[in-house]
Amino acid sequence: MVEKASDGAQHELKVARTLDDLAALTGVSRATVSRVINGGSAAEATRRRVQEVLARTSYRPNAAARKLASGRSGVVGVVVHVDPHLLFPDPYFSQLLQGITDHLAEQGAGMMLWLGNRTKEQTLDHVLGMSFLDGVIISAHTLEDPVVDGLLSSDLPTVLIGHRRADRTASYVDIDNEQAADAITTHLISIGRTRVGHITGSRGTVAGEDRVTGYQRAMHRAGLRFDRLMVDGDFTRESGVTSAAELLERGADAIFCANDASAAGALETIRASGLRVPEDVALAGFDDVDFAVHLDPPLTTVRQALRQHGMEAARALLQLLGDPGHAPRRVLMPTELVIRQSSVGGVPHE
Amino acid sequence: MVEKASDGAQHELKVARTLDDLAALTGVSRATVSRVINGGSAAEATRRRVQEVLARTSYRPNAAARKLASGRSGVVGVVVHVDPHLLFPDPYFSQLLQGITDHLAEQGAGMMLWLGNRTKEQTLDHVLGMSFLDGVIISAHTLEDPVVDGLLSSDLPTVLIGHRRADRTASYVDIDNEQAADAITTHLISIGRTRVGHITGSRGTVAGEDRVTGYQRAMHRAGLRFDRLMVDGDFTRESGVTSAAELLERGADAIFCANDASAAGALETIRASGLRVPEDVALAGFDDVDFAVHLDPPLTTVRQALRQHGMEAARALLQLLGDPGHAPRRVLMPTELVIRQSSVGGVPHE
DNA sequence: GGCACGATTGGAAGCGCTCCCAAAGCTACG
DNA sequence: CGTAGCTTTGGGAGCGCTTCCAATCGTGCC
Repeated sequence: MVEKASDGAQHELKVARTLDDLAALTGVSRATVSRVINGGSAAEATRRRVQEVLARTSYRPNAAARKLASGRSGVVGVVVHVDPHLLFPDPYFSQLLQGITDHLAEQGAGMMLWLGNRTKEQTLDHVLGMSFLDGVIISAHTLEDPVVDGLLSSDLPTVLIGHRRADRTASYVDIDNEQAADAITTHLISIGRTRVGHITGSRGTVAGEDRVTGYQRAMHRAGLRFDRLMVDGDFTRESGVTSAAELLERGADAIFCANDASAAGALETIRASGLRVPEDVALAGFDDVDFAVHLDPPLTTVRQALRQHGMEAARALLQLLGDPGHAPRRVLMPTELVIRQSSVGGVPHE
Repeated sequence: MVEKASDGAQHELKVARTLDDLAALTGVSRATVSRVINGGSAAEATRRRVQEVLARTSYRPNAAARKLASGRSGVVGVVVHVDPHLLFPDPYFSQLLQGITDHLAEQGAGMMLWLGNRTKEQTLDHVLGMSFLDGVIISAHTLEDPVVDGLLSSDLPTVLIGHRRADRTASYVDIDNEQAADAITTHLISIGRTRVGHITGSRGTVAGEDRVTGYQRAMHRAGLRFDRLMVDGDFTRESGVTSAAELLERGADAIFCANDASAAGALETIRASGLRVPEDVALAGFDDVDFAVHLDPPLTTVRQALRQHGMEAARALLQLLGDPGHAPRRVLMPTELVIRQSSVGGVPHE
């Protein structure tokens, strides 16, 4: 712990619980001690004396009092409104959360976490009621989200993940889903496929809708029809399994799935019907989660560095807190088209 | 100040930020408003009047001020000092965390989370510095853990998960690892196996060591030798793969693995060497995580209801907070021997 | 009608900290 | 040696809430 009691009362182990204790111990005023602790101006000699006492006293400032007096606490909220039962096994969220926790921990910031244990209204209420928070990061995926609305209309600094909104002055970290979906669809077209199907993500989610738009744009530009080549999915493997069956029936020679999980499902179905990937049906996913490269054949997909997204969101929020008047931080993360054997067969890429 | 004059003004949407705002709006004192909010005594008429204002005013008490004045915040800390990269995919921790978040959310308590992003010393420091907390739950697995020590010697109410210690007056939720390991080993012996091997968990962890002890106790009681039948593992699938190879070489006719993940690894190895489970080698795990029943053959294992552990820990902590003077809460959760085809072949159990 | 006693209520003192502001101390210069 | 212009320091007023305590109000009873 702290120094051993050796010579005199001076070096005894004191417990200083408050600034006043410290003031008494050092002989300066509480205000001065506070200044030393917070890096305010103080004479070098004073500073040293206070710091020496600080060192052998195991004093910890009271965070609640700090927050009350200064408005800052060093704690941010993180809202990932997804049922915990789905959240933990999902590489998307866990990578995001890793990035957030990594950056926050590195910066010494605390974190309060809200998962989808309750309704969105309850969550919102709880978050707003938790006045310890300096700000919040929310991973929002649906187009309409009361938590996002509530947070944005509160005075709590907020950073959105995956919920870019042109019409708002919100800070966010997101990717250009539309462009990326366009790119991967165009890739499938460029290798000679004309009946490129799309298994969508959950309708009503930002990512789901934007990827649909990107897909349609690419098809349209190539002069290809797609009205009978889209099947609604919901980002799950299961939806990939069933939707792929439908697309095969309609003669698809390539399938772009809204994420890797549904692509894995689609792959199963294609295999089961005796077709080869990519010879008969080329396949592509989205996200490039861990398992994408381990599929057989490895999956062509769009890489978004999810851990980076999380870190970037945390960074954006901390910057926002450091400089409140500042304009919203809007970060558009790059994506990368990762071409593997599920679309270009022979050539071992990557 | 006294009541509002006109009836019209009465029903305007006011924003009351502080108790004083409310006091002004209702015409009673701040103290009375506080009493109404916190369920103190107040005349029925007063109570109604205040509550009516409360309803149309969207007032939220300031949590920092509350904590400072009363010492209570309704926020507890949860420490799961595991690298996030390992934590999220691991069913053990995610189920535990689910249980904790479920119960806390249900009880309206907030949660701050610390994962293994930093060193244990840093984590401890950070948790103790976070004086918002009313208490903390820590999932501790190693025999020696500075975070546990630090927490227990602080005055922060603490509940341990998986770290039963007879020599301390700590609250905990745990299982009897030794007894359960004994039981499952005895089961393997009872089906006629005499060379029962054990792939241990990480040495130095409470669960790992206690399961070793239980295994040895059972073997010893049956008059069987085990000195060449134990191989150190570390709870991973990989350690199961390699350790099993070694045990097969030494002629094991059954293997008890310290957890299901390493059992899955062991199963692979056994299969790869052309042996049958359970005919040639009976296999058992520990935990009964999701995938245990889906292995081929389904895995004999020890079920511990991990979600329940989490909920129980949360409950214990909240009780402790509600009644501080109370003796430590010590909860020993039941385990259940789940016998499936990996040990008893033909009979389809479960 | 007066009084004792319990139910309500308001005043005020903190909780531990930050930060403004003015007092004090110091330097250097005329 | 006085003073302007620094830097350093302490006093004190909050931040928004809880809670003790005493004042006030009402009630029932003699």
